[in-house]
Amino acid sequence: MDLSERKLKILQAIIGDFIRTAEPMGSRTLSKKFDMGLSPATIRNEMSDLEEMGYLTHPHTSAGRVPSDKAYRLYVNDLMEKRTLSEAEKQLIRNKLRSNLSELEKTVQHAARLLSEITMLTAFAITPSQEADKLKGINLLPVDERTVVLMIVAESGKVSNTTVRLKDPYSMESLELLSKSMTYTYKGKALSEVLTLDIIQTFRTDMEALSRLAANIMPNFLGILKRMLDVDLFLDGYSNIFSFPEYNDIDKAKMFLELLNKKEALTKTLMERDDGIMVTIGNENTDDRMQECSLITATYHIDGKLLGKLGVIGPTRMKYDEVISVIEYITENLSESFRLSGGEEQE
Amino acid sequence: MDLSERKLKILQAIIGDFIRTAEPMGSRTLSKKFDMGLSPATIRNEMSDLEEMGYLTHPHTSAGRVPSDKAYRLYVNDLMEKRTLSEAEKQLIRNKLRSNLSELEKTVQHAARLLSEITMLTAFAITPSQEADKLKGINLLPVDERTVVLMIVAESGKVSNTTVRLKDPYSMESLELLSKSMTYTYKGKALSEVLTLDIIQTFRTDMEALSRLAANIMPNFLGILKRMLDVDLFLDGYSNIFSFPEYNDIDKAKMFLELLNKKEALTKTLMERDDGIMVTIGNENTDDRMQECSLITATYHIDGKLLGKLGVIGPTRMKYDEVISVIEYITENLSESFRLSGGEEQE
DNA sequence: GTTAGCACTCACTGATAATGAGTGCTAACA
DNA sequence: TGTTAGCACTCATTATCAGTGAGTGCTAAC
Repeated sequence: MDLSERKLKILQAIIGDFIRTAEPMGSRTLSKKFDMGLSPATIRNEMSDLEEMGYLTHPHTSAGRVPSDKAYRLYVNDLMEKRTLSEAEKQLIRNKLRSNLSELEKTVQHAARLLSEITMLTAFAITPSQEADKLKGINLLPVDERTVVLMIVAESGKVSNTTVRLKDPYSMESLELLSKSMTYTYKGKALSEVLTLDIIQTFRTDMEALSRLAANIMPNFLGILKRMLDVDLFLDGYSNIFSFPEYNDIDKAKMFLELLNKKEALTKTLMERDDGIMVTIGNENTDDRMQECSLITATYHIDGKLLGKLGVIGPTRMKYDEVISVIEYITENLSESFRLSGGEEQE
Repeated sequence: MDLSERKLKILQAIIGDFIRTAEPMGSRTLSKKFDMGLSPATIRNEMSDLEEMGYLTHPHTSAGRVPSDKAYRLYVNDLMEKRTLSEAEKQLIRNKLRSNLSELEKTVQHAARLLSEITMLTAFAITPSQEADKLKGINLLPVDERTVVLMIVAESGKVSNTTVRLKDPYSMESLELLSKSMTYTYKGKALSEVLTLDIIQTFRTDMEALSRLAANIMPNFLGILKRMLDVDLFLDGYSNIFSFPEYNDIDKAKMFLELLNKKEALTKTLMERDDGIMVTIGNENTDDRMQECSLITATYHIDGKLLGKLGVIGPTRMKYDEVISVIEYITENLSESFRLSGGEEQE
């Protein structure tokens, strides 16, 4: 059976109304609310067809019809009109993202918060995986006689550092020498690669003073590398789900929040997603616990290379058009701000 | 009226039982469960006295008695026996805190997570306020011809940096000169103080090349200072509250989670708390929305100076003895790891 | 001072009935 | 042949009501 013009109209009406009200719609209500010159009985027949085709369900015999995941998919792909954001909304997004450029993590965290505030959903963001990033330089800077700062610069421009307190005092010469020889040894190697190396093997020196210093520094060096490889996950707007009647059931709310609490699993799920805007609806999600949720994610870029993800999670009944527009605009802006990163355009 | 030995015993029984089961206790049950050679009627009389004194309440006429906030306070101050952690628990805490020393934020975040996992409550931690911290040095390091790293070292040992991409190429000399003169100008000043200065006024130079470079750097400099002054708040274990029957009411759960979502307010509340272990029970909290919660916080130290806070929030009915022990042990260990910070004792 | 007895309270449970929005089916209509 | 009106039926929801049981408060006896 084909989706006639009329069927599409009816389906669209049901989906649109359900997204707003969360109430199953009956034939009578539909015929009154959307004046399309058809009697409830006719609509009933059409609805019955639509149900047979898998676009509608009803929770029980005497309830109205509710869109299925398949219907949402159709809606997202074909029926939905793309929302354009108002100038005020755009302004808001631009301002909030501009104001805090200096550090990747903070900016991404802010983006997640912003997204959750605008969409009223639970939002999350992950920083890019730095797997492929390579070491560019290793600096050791004197702070005081027993303290040095170890700073690692990656090719992507990411800089990480830690303060190291040493057991013994050091000389400026050995410090300089160590940083030079570390750079020499590890420059151009991928961060992940260095971590797998046996440091003692790859980095050895005959000078006693130097090797003592190195013994102090090396654990920190590895620690930083590990940290740089970490993908950070930021979540915001937990309590937003309570504004959805589908989560008035305490057990569902609990399940949802527990899902969000499994940060490792969530990070993994996000990292595996396709690039660009990706929408998965209800049963399209592989995770069991997400069968009643929709997930919308998008990709942002850093210097056109490294990819991070940003998105929302909510009930399958969500305002796909609005949410998608907002996510799109935010990721665009986020990529944009990272392009002129370092803040040269800050006021 | 005075609290006789017998009254104390009864009260303790009720509190102890209620903390475990969340069920109001009746006189009959108490007399059966805790064999203290008294009939229900006698206990009833004692309970009635205790209620008059404000230690017990009734949810309704025909329900058992429930401890009041005042009772919990008495319990925490006098009745409760301090739990000592098992060696296994201690081991767990030590290991988890040891493994990730390199960065303040991450360590604190881990501590919050650990605390929530052990106590099964919602835990939070804030990094110390750096208000009083002073600038020690400002370094500018060349990365490539248009990129430099701006690094700020504070007296506390905290190091922060950002990558700056410049509009124009720079010379090594001007870079060095700028970093020296910035250090000269701002060294010894409090971070917060520098932020209030009119940078253009305090930092001026006659050299054209230098002032152009400075114009690029300064906004980043201020950005970093701002960030260093930020107090980070980490929260963990949101969904733990669902294991408490008192939050089976969806509205209460919502309220609670919304309270946690107000991060600024929460940070402020935490920062204002006294040092050391501090327990506020129910109506002892000033915040309206926390009248049914208890808050336990403790202070950790960084190098014996800067103070951060760590704690849990949960229903007034909580296992004060256990929670307090855990918090104590974690803050102790946290302070400890920051004392030998930099990781020289890492394996 | 302690206890037994008794009337009373009140949340909770389960059964029953009324309500109403909705469906499916059939037969009549254009 | 597509559309519509009519009607019986379904079922979640709500209200009502009685029964149950854990608990209290009070009084009088021990």
